[in-house]
Amino acid sequence: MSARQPSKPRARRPAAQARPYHHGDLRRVLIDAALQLAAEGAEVSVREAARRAAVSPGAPFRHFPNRDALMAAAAEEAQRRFRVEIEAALSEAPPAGPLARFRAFGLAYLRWAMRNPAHFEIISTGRYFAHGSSAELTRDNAELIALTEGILAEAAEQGLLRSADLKRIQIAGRALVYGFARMNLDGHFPRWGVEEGAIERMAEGVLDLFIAGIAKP
Amino acid sequence: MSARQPSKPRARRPAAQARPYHHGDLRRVLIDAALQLAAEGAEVSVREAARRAAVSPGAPFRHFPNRDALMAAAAEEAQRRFRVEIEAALSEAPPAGPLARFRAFGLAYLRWAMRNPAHFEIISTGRYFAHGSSAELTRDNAELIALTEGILAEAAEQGLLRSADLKRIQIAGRALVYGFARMNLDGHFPRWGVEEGAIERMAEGVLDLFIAGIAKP
DNA sequence: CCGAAATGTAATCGATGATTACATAACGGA
DNA sequence: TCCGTTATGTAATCATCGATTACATTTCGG
Repeated sequence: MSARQPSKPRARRPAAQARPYHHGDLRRVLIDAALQLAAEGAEVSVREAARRAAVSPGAPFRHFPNRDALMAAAAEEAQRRFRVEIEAALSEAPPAGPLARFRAFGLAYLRWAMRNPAHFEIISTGRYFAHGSSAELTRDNAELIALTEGILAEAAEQGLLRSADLKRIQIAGRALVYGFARMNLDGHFPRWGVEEGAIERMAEGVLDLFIAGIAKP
Repeated sequence: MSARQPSKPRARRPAAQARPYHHGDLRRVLIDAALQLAAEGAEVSVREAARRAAVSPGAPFRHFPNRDALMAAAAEEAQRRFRVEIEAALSEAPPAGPLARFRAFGLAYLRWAMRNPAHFEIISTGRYFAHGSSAELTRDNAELIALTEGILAEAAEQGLLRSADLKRIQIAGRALVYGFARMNLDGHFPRWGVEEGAIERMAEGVLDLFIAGIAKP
């Protein structure tokens, strides 16, 4: 069984063949498989992704030079979905001032992070592929950061903040939101009651506390 | 070469043998090797740890049932060092009120996390061994959390806090400190200038901002 | 219509976690 | 002191994984 009959002159494109030799869009399917594996909490291996795409173990390397590249591509896709959701939430929210916008941003951020923990992990950790492996990811991330920091800068310009040290407030805001997301991700919330949604309500509370802490009385 | 000469009656204990057949304290050496590998940013593999201990690839499995157990033991050791340093910092600090103690705690925490990033990662992430793999680690961690939350509870009892929602403040405090540590760990601080110590000073600033935000005016 | 480029397959390699059978040292009771 | 039980390390082996190479098949443009 070293090869299927080498000289079988079958009709080209045999109409409804089980699976054509060429896959169609293997690259995309591999990325989706990688994201799905991550979401299931499983190890993401190139072979397993290939297995899910019903393709040989070497096939993925036609589309990605190595495992890192596959992970980076998966991270880019996850990041894209992340951004879409956050920007949607921001555009839906009424422009009720910078601090309200910061709250809306933080809430959308945390909600997505808590509902897609494995994807958030891939995006934020930079431990799944070589650093700087994806310029797109780096750029997207920078834009998200600029977005938050811009919101807080706006608040400062409008004289809404108590402290004059804007940089410090920006870092603290990012650390608070990121830290909350990571605490959830890293299992620091002990199954907070059976009640689902308790964590999201706590996220709101923490955001409100932060805003009350930095806002001018 | 199926076996070495089976019946070589060599002298018992050949005086000043290069390395005795038994290692002495292989378990400890393996844990140290694992921590050192992590600190070097390398993958921690059982084989590499064995290699550093100059021992066969199967030897570690006499001391740890599997890789997870080795990682868990390494995490316990790292956590022990972490606690020692934090408790030292707290006992050295004058008991100048709960908020000052919170500051001292947060600073010691962040300093250690920033100077031992790989070890902090192993401790905090729970992604390097099966969850609940180490009861000691879980207990130690719970005690550290209780320590911080106790400090803030004390502040609340003494009427030092602006908000009455203690739980919210405790979570926010933990999220802020943890988030700052993780941001550093996950490469969210773009090599903040050449100047070393800039991050630690920013850590102080963020802690002060938080305390100012929750303290009664 | 045909040849070059793209894409998938098969075979193979080195490293790793893990298990098993075996060898050797250490320890403790008779 | 001797001997056997136990602890500990070695050697050999396996399955899985990332990666590379040679080869097969399909697709597409001139």
